[in-house]
Amino acid sequence: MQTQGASHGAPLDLVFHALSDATRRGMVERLSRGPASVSELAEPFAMSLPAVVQHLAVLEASGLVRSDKVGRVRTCRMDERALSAAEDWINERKRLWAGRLDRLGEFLSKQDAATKRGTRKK
Amino acid sequence: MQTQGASHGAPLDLVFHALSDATRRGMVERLSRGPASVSELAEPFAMSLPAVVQHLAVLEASGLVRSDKVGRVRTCRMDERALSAAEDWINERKRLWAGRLDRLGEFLSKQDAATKRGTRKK
DNA sequence: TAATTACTTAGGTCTTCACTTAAGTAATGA
DNA sequence: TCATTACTTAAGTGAAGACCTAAGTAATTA
Repeated sequence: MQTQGASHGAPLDLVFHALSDATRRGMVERLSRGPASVSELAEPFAMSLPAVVQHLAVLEASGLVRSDKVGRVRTCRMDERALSAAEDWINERKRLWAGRLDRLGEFLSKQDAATKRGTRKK
Repeated sequence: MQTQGASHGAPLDLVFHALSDATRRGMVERLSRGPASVSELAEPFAMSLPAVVQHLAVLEASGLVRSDKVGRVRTCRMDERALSAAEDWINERKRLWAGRLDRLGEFLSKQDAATKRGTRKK
């Protein structure tokens, strides 16, 4: 239906959805300072461990975070590529928006004409 | 609890949530090329008009889009500031992630020690 | 003035989300 | 070996999302 253009697997839907929750953004903030275990990640939040692990699953599904387990400890780290994919999409929109001025004059004359018809009835 | 830092009212939750849906991103793509009416915005999607208007409401709540009505036509336009707020947050995480190397050596020695204990039992 | 157009409003449904508690299980430490 | 620690799994709940149809309303056009 629509072009997706995800750079390497994780669609933008998942990345933006992952970032739409403050808890998950908090986790990304923490991980952007360096890797952490699940318990370390959970510590700042007043929430059950399973809840934190569910957030983590969302982050992993989006590609923002990866993790592996050594012994009984799962260590999580950020993968900045998913973040870049989101940023790239945003930048492309801003770039097009910056070029929109080409069409602004055209739009304004339409608006003006419409307004005139609306207020003065020709 | 967490610092929000939204530039002018719309929290990042709303911006990222708005961008997490392909239909809404499609609308933003369209609007980044210039303003459009509700019907113009709805045209590419196989969806009822009310559904489109609900997506629009989400976009407006996030600050990504503004609209005003002249006569019976509502014209929508993008507000790039909300997009910049999202981009800023992403950039800050990437910046910190880039600086994380300071802590990498430290982390690796911990990992190494843990692995040794795990596989060889001291 | 009557039809058409461009939305709006008001329900309703089915799914996904963000949690919870209660049990697990598998590694470690004493 | 036995308790602890560090998660995991399972099941459930209440709220939010993403649609829909049907029925307005207000502005234009014929």
